[in-house]
Amino acid sequence: MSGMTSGVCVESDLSSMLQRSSAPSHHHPAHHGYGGQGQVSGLAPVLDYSEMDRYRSSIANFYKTNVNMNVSNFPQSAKLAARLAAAPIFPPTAARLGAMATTPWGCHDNMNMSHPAAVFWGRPKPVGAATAPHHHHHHHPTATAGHMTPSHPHSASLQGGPVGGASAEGVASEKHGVSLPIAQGSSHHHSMAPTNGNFLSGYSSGTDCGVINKQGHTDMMGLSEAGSCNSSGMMGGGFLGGLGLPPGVIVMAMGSAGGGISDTSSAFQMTSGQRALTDCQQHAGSSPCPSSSSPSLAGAASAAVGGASLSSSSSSGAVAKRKRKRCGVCGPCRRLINCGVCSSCRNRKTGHQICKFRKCEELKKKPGGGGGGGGERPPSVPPAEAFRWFF
DNA sequence: GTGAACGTTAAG
DNA sequence: CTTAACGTTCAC
Repeated sequence: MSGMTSGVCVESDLSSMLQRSSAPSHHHPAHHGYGGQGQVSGLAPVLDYSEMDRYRSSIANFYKTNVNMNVSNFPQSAKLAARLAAAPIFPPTAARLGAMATTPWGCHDNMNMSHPAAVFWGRPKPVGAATAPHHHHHHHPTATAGHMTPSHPHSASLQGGPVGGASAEGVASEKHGVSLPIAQGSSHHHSMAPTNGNFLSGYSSGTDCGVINKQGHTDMMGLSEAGSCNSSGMMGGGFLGGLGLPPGVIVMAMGSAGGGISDTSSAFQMTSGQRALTDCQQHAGSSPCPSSSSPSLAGAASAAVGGASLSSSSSSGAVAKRKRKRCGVCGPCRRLINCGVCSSCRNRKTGHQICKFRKCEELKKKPGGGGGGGGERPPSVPPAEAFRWFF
């Protein structure tokens, strides 16, 4: 496996490309090349297709031999994946969303461990994105992983195959008649687009950009921090770097001038299991959010700003003991998957604590102090940026 | 001061 | 009832 990962987890030059591709895309990316609005031609000089073939075969082999570990070793991944398939995602951003998948362990050999963590992909809005016509023009002959539609049979296997964690997604997605956005863009160029986080790197890329936490793991999921580790801004480094895509794999944000964080964060707008409210706060702009009382930006903003709890539950400090909730907008909150390796994850049964990397920044503070009564926005999230997530 | 364990709350 | 996770306590 390590050999495999070493081969797969190669830091590509995509970040720079993606940086450019993140430019406003507006529409019909297929026509412009998913690489980013006319980037197709630009890819040639950057990507060595012979090399890509090499990786492709390697990856194919990888999937043959490893996909089945997705479910068995990543129970939560299947769970999350299933949930993701059924869960709403920001419509606007989802539609624009290219692909993203990650794991906290990335290329590390700990892939063989029994991590409860997850691998998942964002998916496009069932109605909007799935039906969007612009995705279905001239697909690349090779698999179009981004489309889990019947018309793209290869997608399933490429995303993890009929077995494994991805299968859950595949099944779910098919069941729901939606397509996963995995590398929607990249799929147009490369068959290995399926960005199965299991082999997508974290560690290797982390050397380039990932934030190494004190446990020595690459903080691939630190969305808010992504920008900081990214030489090319937005998702190029923090996100893609974290993904550590094999060369030739193009993960792109399908346009959006909002770019980077808004897209990426949206893609990860899935959190722990069944916390609908919390999730909805994060999804705030997402229409399908069940029982969401904050369908609009205002609601979302208030949830985020108000800390979604204290102030609303009681007018005064009478109920000071009320449990605080995650802000839903800070980096950790926006993180979707448990790292599976931190103490909280490992001791989930006894610890009753959320993954350390997902612990809300706001909740880390003392309830009384610093934050100004919970009415403040998490420091990790600039107000303006928090807003952008909803567009 | 930090982290683990436990009690408790909240939501599905 | 089950699961997730916040708050508190306690050991180090």
